This record gives sequence, C-alpha cells and structure tokens, in this order.
Amino acid sequence: MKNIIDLPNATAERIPMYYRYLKMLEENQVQRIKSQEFSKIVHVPSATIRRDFSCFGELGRSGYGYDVVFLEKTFAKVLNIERLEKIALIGVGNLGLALIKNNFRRNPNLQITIAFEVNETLTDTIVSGVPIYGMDLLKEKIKENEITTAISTVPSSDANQVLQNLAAAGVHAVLNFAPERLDIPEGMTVRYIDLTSELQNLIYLSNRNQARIENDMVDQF
Amino acid sequence: MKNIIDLPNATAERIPMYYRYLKMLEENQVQRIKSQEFSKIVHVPSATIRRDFSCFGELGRSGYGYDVVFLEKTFAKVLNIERLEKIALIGVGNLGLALIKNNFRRNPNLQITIAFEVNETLTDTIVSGVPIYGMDLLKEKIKENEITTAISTVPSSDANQVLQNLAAAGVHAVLNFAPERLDIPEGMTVRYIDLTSELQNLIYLSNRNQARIENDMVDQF
DNA sequence: CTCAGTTTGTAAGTTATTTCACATAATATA
DNA sequence: TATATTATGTGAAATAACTTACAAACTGAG
Repeated sequence: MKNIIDLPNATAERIPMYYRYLKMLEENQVQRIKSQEFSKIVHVPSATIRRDFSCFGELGRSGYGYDVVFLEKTFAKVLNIERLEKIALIGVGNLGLALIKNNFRRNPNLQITIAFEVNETLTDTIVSGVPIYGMDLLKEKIKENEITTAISTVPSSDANQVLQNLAAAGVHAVLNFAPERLDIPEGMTVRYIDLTSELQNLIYLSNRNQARIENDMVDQF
Repeated sequence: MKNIIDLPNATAERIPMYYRYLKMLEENQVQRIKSQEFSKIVHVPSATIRRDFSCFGELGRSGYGYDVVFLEKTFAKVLNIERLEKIALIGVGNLGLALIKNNFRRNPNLQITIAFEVNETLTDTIVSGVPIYGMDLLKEKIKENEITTAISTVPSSDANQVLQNLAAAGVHAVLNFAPERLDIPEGMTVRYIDLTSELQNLIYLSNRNQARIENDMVDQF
C-alpha cells in the first residue's frame, strides 16, 4: 500500500471518479465487479484500473474480481469521506447560485456552509439554507467556522485579492472558476475550472477526431 | 508545422488556455512576450511552452520572443475561432440557467443559440435571448439550425437518451455535466465536467500537499 | 556595422504513464 | 475433491510527456 505522498499523479486524479462510480454500483446493488466490466463504465483501460487499485493493496481476488462495497469503503477512507468538508463559496452570481442550490446534494460530506458576495441585495440573506455575508466578514466568518476549503466564482479582477484573504483566513484548498491565473500563496492548492476553455477544447478535439475519421477513410482505399 | 491529427494530446489540451491568455495580453496592449514571461502567467514551464508552440511552426524570434498579436492570430486559426459555433443547451436547470445568462460573453464565436428543457414552465419562453423548446423538438430544431455542438446538463438518468438523440440530429461534440458515463455513439466526442469529482479531487490533492509539507518539515531535522 | 546579450527551437536525456502479457491464485462446477 | 476457467497483480516493454542544455539566430545598444 503506497503512501498518499508518492501516489502517481495520474492515479490520484482518477480516484474521485472511481469512487463516484463505485457508489453508483453500490446503489444499484451490484456486489462484485471485474476490472474489465468497470473499464466499460469509467472508460479507463482495465490494466490501468488494476494498476491504480494495486496502489492501495491487493483489493481484488483472482478469478472473482472486486467486492464493490469493500472497494467503495477503501476509497472512502483514501478520500477521507467520513469527514464533513465545510465549504465557503465566494461570489454568488449565476454560477454561484447554481452551486448553492445544488450543493453537492448526493455527497453528504461536501457542503457549502457559508457564502460571500459584494452585491448588497444578496448580503445578509439566506439562500437554500446558506447564509450570505458581505466580503468584509470573509476572514472572520471563515475562521469562526474553521473552514479550509473554498470555491471562488468571483471575476478575474478580484480573484487574486480574494485568494490572499482566503489564505490569511486559513483556507488551503480553492476551486477557482475565474480564468485568470493566480499568484498562489505558499502551501495553498488551487484547481481551475475554466468553462470557456473546456468548451473550446471540446470543439478542437472534436474537429481533430473528425479529421482523423476522414483520414482513416482515405487510408482504406 | 504538425498536422492537427498528430498533435500530442497534452499540447492540444493546453491550446485553448494559451489562447485565452494571449487574448488577455492583447487586450492589455502587450506587444511581445518571452516564453519565460508567459510561463509565469499560464503556470507551464517555458520549455514546454516553446515545445508546444513549435508544433505550429517557428512562431518566435531568437533574442526577441513572440509577437502577441501574431501568436493570437495563429492560435485563432488553429482553434478555428473565426467560425461562429452555435451551441445547443440541453437542460435548463440552475446550472443551465447560469450558462445561458453568461453565454461565453467574452468569446463572440461561442454562442448558446437554442435550449431544450422538459419542465413546461420554461418551454416556449425566451431566456437571455435564447429560445427554450420542449424535448420533442430537439432533433428538428438542431437540424434546422445546423448545430453540431451541445452542452448537456440533464440528470444522469436521461443523459444517455439525450446523447443518442443528439447524435441522430448530427451533433458530434458534447460537453456533459452529468457524472454518468455514457455510451458514446460512433464519431462523437464527449467531454465531461464533473464538479463533484473536481471538488473531491481538490480536497484530496490539497491533503496530499499538506502531507508533503509536513513530510518536508520532518526531513529538515 | 559590430558585438555582447538574449531567446528561440530542438536533440538528447529523463521521468511518468500506459500497455502487454503471463505466472499465480482463487473460483466455480461437477 | 479435482480441474477447467477466470481474473488479479505486476514485471517488463512501450509510449508519452517533460526537462535539460545548448547551438543557432536574432536583437539592440553603442
């Protein structure tokens, strides 16, 4: 069983996705799964799956496959799922609102607990059970609630300032929806989701696929 | 200049991000940029940047760097930006609504043109200039508008059915927000955005970073 | 124009990731 | 219990991605 510290990055990236599908299988009363079957579900080659799993010990049984519940429990431990992760949301615009309303409902360990917004028509209200404060209370409230994880949907121009404040308040993990690259404070982990680039990327890769298909057509003759 | 077909995947993944920052630089009247400066902005090593760029020819000049406008134009061509990409949105819930309202405003070539939703209080209305139809009109309207790209925010249970219908309507690129893995029709390119897994991943990687930091502390003594 | 100082583009070397392929071990059936 | 079958876990090979390091090319100051 490898230490979390020297787990290959590529593997680490896939764990949450594996976990999600294992939970789905469990919900559907599936008791056992072979790496080949799982491969079809998660779209990852079975050899890669087996190698990934093997980082956490010998989880399966030859000639049988993997016990879904056991796998699910193992990854839950790896992901530290039993711990409630209180999350602060910074920026309650259209996207922020969507996040609050959804609030990772299917994952009881993930919960947006407080939110912050500059727009004064929203501050000091409660949306979907989440209290919304002004930016001036950011540090205070985050410390008070001992929150270490945040989601930022604020515009690029403010993103850096917000990040510094979050760091000062003790946050060390931020999911950031602004495309601007940030000056990341020491010890902080930031993950970007840039929907525009994702879409652009999709279109680009799709064009490439189409080109490949045409290319293969030509090769055939 | 490499053909789009055999561009390395890792490079292809970075192009839209490069493009986005080049546009920002252009907006800020920056005329030239060195790979080392750009590296600080996009958080990619300068050697990787140079290698990536070199896939598209010799774009820079020794002792000078890269001309921002020229780069931007080059990548615009690569990404086929001049073409207006009309996009269909399937599922106008909280997230869908946020997407419509934002509608990639800063990228005039990307535009959600029509949307579809089962909820009848929304069908046959217009939101932020985007007409919303019932699901029964999906094929017809998509064909009529010659749309080949779609964003799907429908729940897992319906995602597969929607995908088949989209394929039948001629769509070959889909950005999918449902976590369910799909049976991807021949010739279709699907990209997943799973916000829950992203968040879970962030927390996991952050924990790993924290563990590494502690580990380094110990090593020092 | 000259030349010291830059910065590119890439060959070669390194590291990371994926894939193959199979010995090993457990299953399942009779 | 015996045995044909199945599927894991993992060396070893292959591929992909990244990094180093530097010759060659260009700049810009004098």
